[in-house]
Amino acid sequence: MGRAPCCDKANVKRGPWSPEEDSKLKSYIEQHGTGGNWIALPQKIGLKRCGKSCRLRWLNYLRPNIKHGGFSEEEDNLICSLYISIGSRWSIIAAQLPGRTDNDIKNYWNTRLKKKLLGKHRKEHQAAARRSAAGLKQQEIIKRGLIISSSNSMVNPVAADSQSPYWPELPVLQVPSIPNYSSPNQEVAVPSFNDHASIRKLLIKLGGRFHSDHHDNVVQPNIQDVYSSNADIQLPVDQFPSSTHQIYHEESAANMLSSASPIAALASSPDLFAQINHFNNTDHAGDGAALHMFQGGQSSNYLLTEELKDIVYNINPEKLDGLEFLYSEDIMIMMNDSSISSTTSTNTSYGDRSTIGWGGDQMQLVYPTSVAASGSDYHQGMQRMIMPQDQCANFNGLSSYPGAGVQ
DNA sequence: AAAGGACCCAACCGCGCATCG
DNA sequence: CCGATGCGCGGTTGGGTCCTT
Repeated sequence: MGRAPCCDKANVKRGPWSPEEDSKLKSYIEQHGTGGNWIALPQKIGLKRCGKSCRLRWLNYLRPNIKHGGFSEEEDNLICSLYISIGSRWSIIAAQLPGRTDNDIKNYWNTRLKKKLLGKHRKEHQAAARRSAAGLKQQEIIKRGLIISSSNSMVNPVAADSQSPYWPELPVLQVPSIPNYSSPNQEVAVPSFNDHASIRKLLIKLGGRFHSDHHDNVVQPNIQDVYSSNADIQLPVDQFPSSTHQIYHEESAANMLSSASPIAALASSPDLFAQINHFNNTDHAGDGAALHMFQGGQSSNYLLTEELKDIVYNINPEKLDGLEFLYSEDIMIMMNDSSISSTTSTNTSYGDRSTIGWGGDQMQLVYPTSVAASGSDYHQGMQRMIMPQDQCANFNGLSSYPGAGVQ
């Protein structure tokens, strides 16, 4: 049985908005605001429209300072970079592009940008193969973020990169930057998509494959596998859990602590852990630590570093700013100032990623199960895993984390 | 000039989550 | 603790416009 419709579909107008309707909606909202209730709004102003339709019309078209069309190269680059980093979280991407709506960006991506990138990829692949065969000089490789004129690359594309014969060596582009929300006086670079690995990731996301991957020391999950939406994950072979599905869906602390768990792998990975510590030492997330670590059923240390970037650079700033941490004897739960909504919103924004945090002597994982948390019960549908102190000791750098033990 | 395919984008739809009582 | 309701999001669709043959 489906849910009840949000309005009486028989008695509401659908389809394109007339100038009169636009004018009514616009003038009302400009004078009175939305009143906090979109559903009731159309009745108030005598519009025979569904409340959701009014909301959409306002947000995507009528509200002030909306830009339509004419995406700049900088915007293209930013969209691509963010897409690599966080996928199709259009609202988050839109938040980085003033005047753009999520709908606009989504349409632009689906109708133009994606095709442009894939088209370039195919074209360049074919051209590179031809040039390679003929021993010709490499030229025009990337433009509009992906294809720009290369001044330093005269390399045979196959020889240039042993990881993928498809990709010639890429010149370095200027990376766009966005404000650092935790330190407003600084700017941070958006994860770039102008390097080989990022473009590769992007194209995999778009459905491309790199059949040579098994020749290097990287596991590239087949995109036809169970978690097809997470095809960007790369994981060093020697740290790849034997069964990620089992580990993350049986929700067993024992499994999480097993030697096959990436948690255990993390413990043996000082460099990665140092990165975590670095971010937490630089007040990106307040006096505590919270990292989104897992995505769906697959996780990896490789992904972890990317997830850090997501959290620090790309997350909605309000969500970060509101975070604070509560401690108890054995757990630490990330919360915002007034309710748990920020925490759960953060999880919401990142789909089924999870939260990892530590404080005191222990480490805790909070992660949503397949049943979403509902109501105000944060722990409902969640599983917690408390890592005992001796396990924490395995985490290189944990003991030096300044928040450890501080309540 | 006409037909039909391709493209584009505003709008719709359903779902997950937050809030409230 | 639970159900009802509203909001926001991402995916999809329908139809207008453009392009190609």
